Amino acid sequence: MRQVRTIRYKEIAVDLRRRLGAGEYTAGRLLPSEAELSAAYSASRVTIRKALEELRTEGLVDSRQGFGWFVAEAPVRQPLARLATIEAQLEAEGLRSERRITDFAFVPAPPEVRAVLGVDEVLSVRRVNLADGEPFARVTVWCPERLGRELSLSQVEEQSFYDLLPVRFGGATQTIGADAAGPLDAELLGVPVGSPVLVCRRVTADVAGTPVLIGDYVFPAHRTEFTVELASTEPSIAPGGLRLLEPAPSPDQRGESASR
Amino acid sequence: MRQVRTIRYKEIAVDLRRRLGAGEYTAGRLLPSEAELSAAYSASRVTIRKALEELRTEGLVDSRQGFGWFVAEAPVRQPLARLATIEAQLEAEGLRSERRITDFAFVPAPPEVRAVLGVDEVLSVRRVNLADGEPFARVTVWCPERLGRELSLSQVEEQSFYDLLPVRFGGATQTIGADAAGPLDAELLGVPVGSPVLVCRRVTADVAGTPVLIGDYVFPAHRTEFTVELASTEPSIAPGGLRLLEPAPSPDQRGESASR
DNA sequence: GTGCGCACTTGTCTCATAGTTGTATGCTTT
DNA sequence: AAAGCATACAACTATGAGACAAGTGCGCAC
Repeated sequence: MRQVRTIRYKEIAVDLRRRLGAGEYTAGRLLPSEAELSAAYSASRVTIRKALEELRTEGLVDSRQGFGWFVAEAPVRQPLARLATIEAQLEAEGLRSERRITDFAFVPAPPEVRAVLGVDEVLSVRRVNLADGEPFARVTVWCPERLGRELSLSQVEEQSFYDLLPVRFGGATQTIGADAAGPLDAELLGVPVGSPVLVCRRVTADVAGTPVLIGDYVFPAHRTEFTVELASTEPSIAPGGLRLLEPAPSPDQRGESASR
Repeated sequence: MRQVRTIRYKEIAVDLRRRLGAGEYTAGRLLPSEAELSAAYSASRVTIRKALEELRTEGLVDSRQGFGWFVAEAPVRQPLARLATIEAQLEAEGLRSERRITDFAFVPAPPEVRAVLGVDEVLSVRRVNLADGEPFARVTVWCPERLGRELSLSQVEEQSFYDLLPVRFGGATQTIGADAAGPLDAELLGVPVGSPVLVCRRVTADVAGTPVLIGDYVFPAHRTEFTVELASTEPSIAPGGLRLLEPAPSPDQRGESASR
C-alpha cells in the first residue's frame, strides 16, 4: 500500500476555510496578503494562491488586483443582479409583469428632485405596475431632461430606464418607509384610502456617482415586503440600516450654508 | 497573521462619520479645511479627500470650491448606517437610546417562531425603545430557552442580545413591510390606531447559519425609514430585494387564481 | 460704494513610492 | 506528470508630495 501524500494547498484551503467559518476574518475585511500568508504557512505564493483560488470558486473570498483578498458574502452572484429592476425581480419569481403609463411629461423638477439631480427640467413618468393583472405598484420616475428627451412613451412602457438610458449605472441608494395611502394611491392600487403602503425611493447613480435617476415606488402593504440580507454585525463596510427621520423641520436648522 | 490590514481613508471616513453623528462639526456647519484635516489625521490631502468623497456619496457632507466642506442639510441621499444593533446606530447619530422592558417570560414558541428556531420553549422579551425620551420602536425578541435561561431582566434591559448571548453571530435576514398600527402599537408608540407603521422581522443566525434569534420591530412610519445600498462598486455589499407576499393566510377573502 | 488684491479654499492635475494581486517561466521533488 | 518552490515582471491600488487653476470671502485703498 502506498502512503497518501498530503497535498499542501488543500491543507491550507481547509485551514483557511476553518478560519473563515470561525469568523476570524470578518466579511468585507481584508485578509492578510499572499506574502504574509506565504510566510505564515511556510508555503510559496503559488501554493497560497491555489488555496485561495479554490476558496474563490466556492464563493467564500474574492480579490481585486492591487487591493487584496477579502471575505465575500455567501449569496453574491452578479453585482449587476442587485441593481435589478422591480420587473426583473418579479420575473425571477415567475410573475408576469406589465406597465401602464399614466403620465409622461417634461416638467420643472420638484425641489427635492432638483436638489438631487441638480437640474431644473426633468422627464416625469408615472406608471402603474401590474403583476398577473393586479396592480401592485405605483411608480414615479424622474430623469434629467437632457437624458429623457430621446425617449418615447412606448419605449418607456416596454423597456426599463436602465435599458433605455445611455448611461453606465454605478449603484443606487434605496430608502424604504411606510405611509398611509392617499386618494391617488388608493384609486390606482385598488386599496382603501388610509391603508398602509410601503414607499420606496431609489436614487440611481452612474459609475461616477452622479445621481441620474430618481424613482418613487408605492406598494400596497398587504402584498409586498422587502428582504435584506445583513451579512455581519461587524462595522466593516456593512450597508443597510435604519434611519430616524427628523422629528420636524425645526426653525433654527433651516440652513443658509448653501444659500448663495 | 492575525494582523488586520486596514485602509486608511476608510478609517478616516468612519471617524468623520462618528464625529458628524455626534454633532461635533455641526456648529458653524463648516468642517475643517482639507489641509487642517490632513494635519489632524496625519494623512495626505488625497486620502482626506477620498474619505470626504465617500461621505459625500452618502449625502452626509457636501462641498463648494473655494468655500469648504459643510454638513449637508437636506440629506435626500441618506447616510448608510452600519448594521449592528439599532441602539448602536442611534448612538452613532448622537441620540440617547433607552429601553423599557414590558414583558419578560418563558413561553411556548409561537408557531412561526418555532418553525424558524426549531425549539418548543422560548424566552420572549417585549420592550419599547426610546430615543431621546420619545418611543420609536416596539420590539419583541424570541430566543431559545436554552440560550435565554441565563439572562436576567436587568441584563436584557441594559445590554443587547448580541452582547449577552455566547454566540458568534454570522448574519441576519431582515424583512421589511408596512402595516397599520394596532391598539397596542398605538399605545406604546404614541401614535393613532391605524396609522402606518414599518414592521420588520430580523432573523439572526450564528456563524454556522442556524437561526438563534428572532426580532420583530414596529416603527412609527413618520419617524423611521430604512436605507439600502445597491450594487456599489465596493465589494461585499448586501443585496436588497422586493418580495411579494402570498395572498394573506388570514381568513380574509382575497383568493382568486393562485396560479403561481 | 466700487473695485482690487490678498489669503484661503476646493478641484484637478502630475510625479513618485510602496505594497498588492495577476501571470508567466524555469527548476526541484515526489 | 503533478505538486511545489523561487523568481521576475506587469498592472493595479493606496498614499504621499507638490503644483496650479478656479472659486470665495474679506479687507483696504480709492
